[in-house]
Amino acid sequence: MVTIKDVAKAANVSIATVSRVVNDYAHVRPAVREAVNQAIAELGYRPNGLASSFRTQQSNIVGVLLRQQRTPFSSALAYAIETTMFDEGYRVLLCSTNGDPDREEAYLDTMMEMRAQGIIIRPSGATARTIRRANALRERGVAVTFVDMKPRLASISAVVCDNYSGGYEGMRHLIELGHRKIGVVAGAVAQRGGGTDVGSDRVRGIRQAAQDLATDVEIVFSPAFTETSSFEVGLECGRTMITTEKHMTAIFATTDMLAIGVMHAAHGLGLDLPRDLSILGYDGVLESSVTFPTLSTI
Amino acid sequence: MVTIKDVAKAANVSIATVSRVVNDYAHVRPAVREAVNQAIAELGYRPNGLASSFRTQQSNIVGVLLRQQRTPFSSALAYAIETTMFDEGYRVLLCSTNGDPDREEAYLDTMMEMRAQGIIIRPSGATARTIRRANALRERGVAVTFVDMKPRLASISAVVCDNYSGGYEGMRHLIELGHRKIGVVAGAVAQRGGGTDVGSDRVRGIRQAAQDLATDVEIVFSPAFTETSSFEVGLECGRTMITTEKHMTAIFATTDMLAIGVMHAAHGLGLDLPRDLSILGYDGVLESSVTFPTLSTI
DNA sequence: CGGTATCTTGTAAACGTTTTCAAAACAACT
DNA sequence: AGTTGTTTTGAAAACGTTTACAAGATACCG
Repeated sequence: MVTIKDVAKAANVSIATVSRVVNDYAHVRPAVREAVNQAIAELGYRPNGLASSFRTQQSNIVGVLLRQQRTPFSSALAYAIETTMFDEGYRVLLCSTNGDPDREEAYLDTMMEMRAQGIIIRPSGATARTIRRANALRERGVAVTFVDMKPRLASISAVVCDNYSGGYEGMRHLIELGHRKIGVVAGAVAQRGGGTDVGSDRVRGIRQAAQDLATDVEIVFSPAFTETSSFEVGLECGRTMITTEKHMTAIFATTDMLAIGVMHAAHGLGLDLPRDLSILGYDGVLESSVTFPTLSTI
Repeated sequence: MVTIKDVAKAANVSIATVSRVVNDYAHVRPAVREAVNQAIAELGYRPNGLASSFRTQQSNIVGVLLRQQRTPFSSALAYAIETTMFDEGYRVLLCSTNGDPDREEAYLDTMMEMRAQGIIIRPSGATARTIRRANALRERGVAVTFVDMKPRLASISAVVCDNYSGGYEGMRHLIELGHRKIGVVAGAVAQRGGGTDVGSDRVRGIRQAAQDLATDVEIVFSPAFTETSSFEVGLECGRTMITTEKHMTAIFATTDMLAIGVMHAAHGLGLDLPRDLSILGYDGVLESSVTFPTLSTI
């Protein structure tokens, strides 16, 4: 591998000068700069990033910890983070824990060892352990940000959508369309929680809207199924709701995948969508309308 | 930051000994090992990966270059690579070029600078530039592997599926189900190519099967649309085919996204799936059956 | 107890950069 | 030509590890 020394020798200058040229510092005579650049080109020199990161203590690495990677939302998120960071001069270390706490632990260790300067976490539920760990990192000078969930620890920054308003506006939309009996499919977790997670915020918005916007509106929550995937939960909840509830004209699912499950249930029971039932999803990250009919979504 | 020196001082040994403990080398007295480990725990020492990578010239980084990241196939691929590599002790640097050659260039530069030990590339089409670049890297000692496309350059390794057989078997399936007039939706590129890319291999398999397996089978290729997304291509091709071809009972789309487009077309034209038309996709990476009816796929 | 072989430890050099500091070169003045 | 101020350059130290080498400690043998 050709090093800065080789370049210095070839250009007849000191390594300090080469470094100055490479890093675009001032105080280098144009002629010298030219000579150095030529030597670099001739030798095909590429600075050793490991060495310079080591020396400057600037890894330029940010870690991204996601629980999943295979959902549309996660890949959209990963893509957005990666390209933005790259343009800012940072490299991302993408880590999918797949919900495994040990894996999460191992990934965080790795990030520490690689001296990541920042970490973006979309946590696997409200794991206290993750938050504790994240806080420890923060105290060591690593910039930590949560996405999609705000830990109670006030000093940790988080980027979250206004899920409350999303739920609220979704309901407003349905009510304005004339729906008066509306099913809500939210999955088990979200219904329980009084927490700050995505799902329960949406549900709070939905409840509030139902209360505010029309006196005669009725909302019906689906029972809590605990299937392995959102799709299956949607399928089961949808099925039960459609068969047991009368006069329900719309279903609001708090996730697109849930909504797709509901759609399948409706199709399976012979309903004609959207004539017999309106379905509203949430997230808007599905590949251009893979469903039929196209899914309306918040 | 606490360094190896601090640990050495705290445990009353030399830094060499600490290094031996950290790296699990032999020839350390159990008592000493114990003392060092205790010091490590007390001080919260984490070895500086930048420093050791630098020293050993082992970055333990592999770069992954993908053209997209937001398609189901890409995210499945990225996820598989990432977890496998992590378990083998490597970290992945994920890079989505989004088809932009400049971005690709910049990412490859970055990988070089970080001294990636291996690079996995799913190329953006048959870009000669990418292949040339990859070969240059290979000559510098970086392990380079292509995924999903085999460059003609024999010495570069590649991991590809047997798309020819996939196409062949897909046709066998349809023919065995009794279909005799089968539409093929393959997108513009694949139809032209005599190349080695994924799409044209599938088409070759399809043609061969039609020829081999039944004397009375007829295949109809869709015209070449050049829309922005696979979905739209599928939609347009499906629409044209369904309205112009008589007695066609099945459509084989060489991609799941194409198939979904075809499905929409069919639904839109009032067909009852799968009674009026069978649709077969290819890839099998969609989230658990988001379509209705569930898409059969290779 | 001396000699030898084996195990354990420490010293110091190296990896490729960046950066401080001081010296050298140059320019602009008297 | 001498003085001063500014720009350009190089020598050398530092970053935190790993590792070759040598030396010190211990075990084993007669």
